[in-house]
Amino acid sequence: MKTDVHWFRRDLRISDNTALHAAWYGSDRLVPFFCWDDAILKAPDVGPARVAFLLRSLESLARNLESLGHRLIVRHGRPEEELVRLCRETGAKEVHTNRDYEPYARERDLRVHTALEVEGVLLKSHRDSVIREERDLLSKTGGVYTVFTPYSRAWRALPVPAPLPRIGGPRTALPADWVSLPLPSDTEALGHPLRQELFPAGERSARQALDTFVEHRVFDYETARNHPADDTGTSRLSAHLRFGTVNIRTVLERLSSARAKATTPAQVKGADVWLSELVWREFYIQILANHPHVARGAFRPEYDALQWSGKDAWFDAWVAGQTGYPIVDAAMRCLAKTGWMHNRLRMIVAMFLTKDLLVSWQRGERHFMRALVDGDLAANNGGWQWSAGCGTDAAPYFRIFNPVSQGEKFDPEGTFVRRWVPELRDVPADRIHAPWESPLLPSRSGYPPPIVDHDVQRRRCLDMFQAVKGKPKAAEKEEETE
DNA sequence: TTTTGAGTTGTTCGA
DNA sequence: GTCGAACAACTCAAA
Repeated sequence: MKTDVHWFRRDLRISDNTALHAAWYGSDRLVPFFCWDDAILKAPDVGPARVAFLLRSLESLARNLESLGHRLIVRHGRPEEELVRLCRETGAKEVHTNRDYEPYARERDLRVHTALEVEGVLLKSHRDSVIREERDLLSKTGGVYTVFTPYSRAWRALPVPAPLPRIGGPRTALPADWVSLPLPSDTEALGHPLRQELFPAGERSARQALDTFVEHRVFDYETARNHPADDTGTSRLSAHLRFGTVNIRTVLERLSSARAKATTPAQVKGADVWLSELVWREFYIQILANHPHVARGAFRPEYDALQWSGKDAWFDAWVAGQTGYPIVDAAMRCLAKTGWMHNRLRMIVAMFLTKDLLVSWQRGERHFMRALVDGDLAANNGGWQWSAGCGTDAAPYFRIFNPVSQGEKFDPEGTFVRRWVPELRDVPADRIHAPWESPLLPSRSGYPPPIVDHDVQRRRCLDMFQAVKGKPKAAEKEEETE
């Protein structure tokens, strides 16, 4: 009897799962395995929203496996040690897993591969979480793409594989006495009992979010996606794609059948714009895989020399949603409360932190990773570097969002602001994004005046960038690295 | 090899 | 109020 292990990591689902599929049909007995790596809770960039989402998704995964007559085996410890132990116990000679492209994951998988090899066990990794891996698309000169538009053209020129069929059928059950440890409780993992589910987790929620979006909303995505007050204007699939509670193949198949039903050019456009967002996801995964230094610094190293002069108190006010700029504060309070933020708002608050408050994009990046339920190194880092103007294909440094006009443009009625900044409840729409100009705002409302002046800070920001441009950096750089 | 065209998401200024 | 230009040149991708 051949026994295979499937090692779950960022693929917490039973449907359309490449490695699980391979293990299921390649063996007589399957051991579904998850390693609760203690590093998860100790990692500085992991926060409660993501831990909660992970726990809920694992519970859902365990239930779904039970419906297939299977049991998720959970162990706690270092993956290279636990997998060796598990393979000895079960007699497994193959471990299947889906590839993860982050620097930490690559290192870990190399350690696991080596440890298993000593035992005579093969670690087989599969492509699953992306359609195109980091060397799949190369420009005519043989290099990897660093500009989105040509990357996107190349991406779209190739076919997209269909989802895998459901797994099923009779299987040899696992012995009941094989140890599976309980997952940490909410109190252990989060330091407090979870009062409410912030973001619906698990495979079924992912499927519901996908269905709702492609059936009802993708057609007006092009405009709806820019309005944060519209709760269903975006897909809300980010955390599901991060943890693999849905596969990108499944998403693209549903998108493609929705697009086929479009009846107006605007509807086709909506579907295409959303596809473009999914291609952006793979673009940044590819950038991180090919240029891992972005995790530590600017994609263009000359921008590591920027002199960020923002005050700590400004950063604290940004985190707390107390900057005096309503659209920024509403967005930051929403993030703190729900673990999620609308994409348009991510750009606005990122621009504001870097270019108005003159605080390093890396501090914002770290805060987002801790706060976001969908915090993903590749996408988050790419987004922050884009906003700061130091990344691939970045916004020109002089493109600085005006927090007032952005608010007026994308939250014209102030609906979103009022939802999260109740102090401004009674300010009329035409003043809500610049309430300091409103005679109607009583000073005792408690809402702070702006902590900085946008026009002043904008000029300081341009000066800051001016200072690093055109200067020879070689001498400075050598000093820094020593 | 050289040349050419283009580049997510904007804002401000002055006519 | 509306419109076009400037912002600042630089790098990438493709022919």
